[in-house]
Amino acid sequence: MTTRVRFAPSPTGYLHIGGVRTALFNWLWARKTGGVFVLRIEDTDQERSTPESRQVILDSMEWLGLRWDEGPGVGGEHGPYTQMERLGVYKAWSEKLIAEHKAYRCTCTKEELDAARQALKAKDPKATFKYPGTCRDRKDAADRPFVVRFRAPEAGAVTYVDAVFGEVTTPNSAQQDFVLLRSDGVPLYNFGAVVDDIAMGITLVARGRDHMVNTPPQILLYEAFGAAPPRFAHLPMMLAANGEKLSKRHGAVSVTEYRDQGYSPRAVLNYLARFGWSHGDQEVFSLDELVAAFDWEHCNRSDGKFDAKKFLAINHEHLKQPRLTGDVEYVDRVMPFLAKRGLEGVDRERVAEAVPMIRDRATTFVDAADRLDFVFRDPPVFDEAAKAKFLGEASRPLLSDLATVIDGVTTWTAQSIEEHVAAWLNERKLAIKDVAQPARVALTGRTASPGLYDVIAALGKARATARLRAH
RNA sequence: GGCCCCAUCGUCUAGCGGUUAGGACAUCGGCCUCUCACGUCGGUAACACGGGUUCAAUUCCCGUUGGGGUCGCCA
Repeated sequence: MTTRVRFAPSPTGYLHIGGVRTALFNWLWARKTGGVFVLRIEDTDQERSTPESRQVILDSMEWLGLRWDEGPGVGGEHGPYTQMERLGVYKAWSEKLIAEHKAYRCTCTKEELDAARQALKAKDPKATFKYPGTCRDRKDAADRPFVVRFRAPEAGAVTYVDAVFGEVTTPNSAQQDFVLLRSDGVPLYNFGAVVDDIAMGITLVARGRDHMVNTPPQILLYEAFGAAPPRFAHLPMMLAANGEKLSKRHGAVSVTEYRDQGYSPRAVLNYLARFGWSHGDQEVFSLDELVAAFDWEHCNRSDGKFDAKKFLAINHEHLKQPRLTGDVEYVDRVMPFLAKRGLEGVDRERVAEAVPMIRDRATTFVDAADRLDFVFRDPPVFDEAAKAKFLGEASRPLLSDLATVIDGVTTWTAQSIEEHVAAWLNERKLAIKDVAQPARVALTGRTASPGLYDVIAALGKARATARLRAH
């Protein structure tokens, strides 16, 4: 049987980094097993769902390279893949359950229930309100609005074997007659998810541990439908550094933010994959390596804390290694960030030539654009403090002479430039230390830059000498 | 509180009865060096606690403590 997994976000905001991890683990399992990755939009919360959010999620998935085999845009045999377009399905399935007395219509109003819940909480704030089953055996035809409730068993227990956590048993006494369909016919999470997972032939459900509590009632639904439950795999939670639930107030949490900060999509996936999963001592993975190595056995069970520094370090590693970020891709990704700084229409070839000198240094593509800036901007942006310290009367003759030496270089390579400069230094009894910093500031505007000869080579003879003579 | 889950360096983790408890990030120091990086060498740093089981527990079992999830006509 082919593996069929799904990622089912609700379009109520941006794509959260924790959601990406869920999507990734599902995607990896699909790719690894030659299975199918389904994307399903769970937009049944009409209060919060928006088309914009749906688009952001789709775009984020595209950017990450997590392509779906079935779902919005690509279609598939089990569509539609948006829940609000499947209301007829839920209605039919709920009626089947009602006909079999496995579910029933409940005319209790939200107000009544809320009042009862409030009253209970007033007495004991930690008490659990359970629907008392008022409408369980109501015989009169409901002409009032109703919700459909599941007739939950009161005895027994649900046991399943989680791919990550192992055997989990929950007594049915912890369940209650939960709502399947709202009075407006829109399904609630547990019902919509189970109906769709059955209809779409999902064989494994991987999701965050916060959903673990939904698994027993969902399994009860599978049983009510006479369907075999899929495998379940729950992932430990990714918390903020302080142990709180990871949210916007802890820093960047949406995919688009990381994209805009110049992260490599594969570095994002790499960091996320290694969060809660391991493969011996390996920290850095290409996408192919991830697919090949991924398994549920090495998924961790304990929650973890998001580490922005390690994330950055992984990204840095991906930017350094050509095997992880090819030269062409590197240029493709850094160009937009150069444009964002006003350096539009710079020559691709020149960017490609300059990238090698900053590859080891740049931690993000934003950082790379910053380090490349001086190559394309005339004059470069000057650090005033550096200018005051290194440029002036004292350095003028030296830089002027250096410009002359560089004018004499015939073979325009960093190595040849270095040889000419070295000969001049030797002749003048000077040390490179004496000229490097003034020259660096004149050429790049800063005290920190790639190697001096690489800088000169990247600028070209005319611009390098002009910059040296400008001070 | 009910139900469920978890527990190795600051952080992410390896470990699946016998290890000097390993790696990565972070951090501290050395080397390299025209600056900044990169690279490289090394240091500090962990099995929550208490009982069992066993010749032997970080590893298996129980408990304690501590964390987390969830208790909606949200997902």
